[in-house]
Amino acid sequence: MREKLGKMPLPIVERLSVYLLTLLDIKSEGRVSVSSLELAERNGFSSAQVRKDLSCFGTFGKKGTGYDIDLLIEKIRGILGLKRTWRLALIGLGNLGKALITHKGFTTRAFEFVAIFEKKPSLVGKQYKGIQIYNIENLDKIAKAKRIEIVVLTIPKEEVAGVYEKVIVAGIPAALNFTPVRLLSKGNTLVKNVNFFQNLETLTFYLSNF
Amino acid sequence: MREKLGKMPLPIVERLSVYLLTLLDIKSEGRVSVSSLELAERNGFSSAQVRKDLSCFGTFGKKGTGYDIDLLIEKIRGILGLKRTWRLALIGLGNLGKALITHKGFTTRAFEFVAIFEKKPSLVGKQYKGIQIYNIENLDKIAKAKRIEIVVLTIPKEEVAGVYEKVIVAGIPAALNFTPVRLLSKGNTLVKNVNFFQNLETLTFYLSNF
DNA sequence: CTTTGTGAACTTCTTCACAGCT
DNA sequence: AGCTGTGAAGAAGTTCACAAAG
Repeated sequence: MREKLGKMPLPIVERLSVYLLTLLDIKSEGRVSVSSLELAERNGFSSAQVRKDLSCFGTFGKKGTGYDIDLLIEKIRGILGLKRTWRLALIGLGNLGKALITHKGFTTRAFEFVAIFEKKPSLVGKQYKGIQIYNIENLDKIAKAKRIEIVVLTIPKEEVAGVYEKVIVAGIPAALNFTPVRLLSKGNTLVKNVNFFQNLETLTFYLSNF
Repeated sequence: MREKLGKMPLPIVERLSVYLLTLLDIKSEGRVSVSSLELAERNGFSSAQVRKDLSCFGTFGKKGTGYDIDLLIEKIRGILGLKRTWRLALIGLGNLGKALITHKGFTTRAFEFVAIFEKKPSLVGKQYKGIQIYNIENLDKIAKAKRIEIVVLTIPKEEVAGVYEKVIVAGIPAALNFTPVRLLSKGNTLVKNVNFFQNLETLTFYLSNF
């Protein structure tokens, strides 16, 4: 069993998230155990990969039987830090921001929006879906008061640099970046970039070259 | 120089997309050439990586000077298949679907929505932002008539399996999947999964383990 | 002097294959 | 017999380091 969780390779962590989704799915079918082979085939991995990934965190399986679904769900939720609710703030209440705020997935999972930041003066001081809208200039103060852990960036290209600087100064632990500007982790802020166009372009690359 | 574009590793293709964005950015600053080192540092890669990636597709640089920005932009656009417009269809006109349809990035890039499919009978036959809304039952017929190349899936969990089956039967070349159900490429359809929660969960994993 | 392009070295990730438990 | 956990082997991806070119 591998140590040093903080240095765990990203591919393994990403697959853990996939396993969790699959386990919840299988559980909803009323099943109680599952083999590494099934977990693998449902997701296009190899069974050895599934076993090796899980073995990084402990020995959860039973030889001859496979993995107890409830147990494994709880273990993975623990590993991924999903046994508590995470406090998010949306920065940028455009169409995408609104879609994310109203997305059911956040609430049914372990994520809760506790604040919205928006530049447009007419929105500041109001609420959207019951969440208070603040001026981005107060990010530092509000982040501390509201104990914001992750900011979700859905602002236009032009505003990204300035806003990211404020996020770093505020010392917010993490950012999920939906803008088309790629950000690098800096200071104490861990960044994850989500780029639709990059995804589309990998598709057009492979479509073009077959 | 490496051959077999269709077998090019995904990480390289993804970085190409990043280089393109960076080049457009640098170009907008009025510059005409750039070194592999700068391209690397702006994105958190190594300069050797940049050079090796680009060398898979040809020799575009000038020793001592670096890369001509305009030339490299055109080369990468060519490699990624972005010299023409791609015909997209949205399946599922919920909040996320609407946000994507109105997202400026699609039109300013090489992507165009030519159809919308929606289950809700009250919407079928109408238009949204000038794009015709169709019944999903007609996917096969409309896909052919409209020459749809990529479908963007923004439907609820429950509908994914059924809709994906129709996409495969229609032989649509690619799907960008925003649903929480992971899909595997099948038939002639290439799938790219986009999962916000997976991204959030990688953040919570690292936040939890430091 | 600067910077590319690229084999060789290295590191990381994945699969193989099998001992060992149920 | 069925399936896990894992060391060893193999594949893939990254960096090193330097000859060659402007």
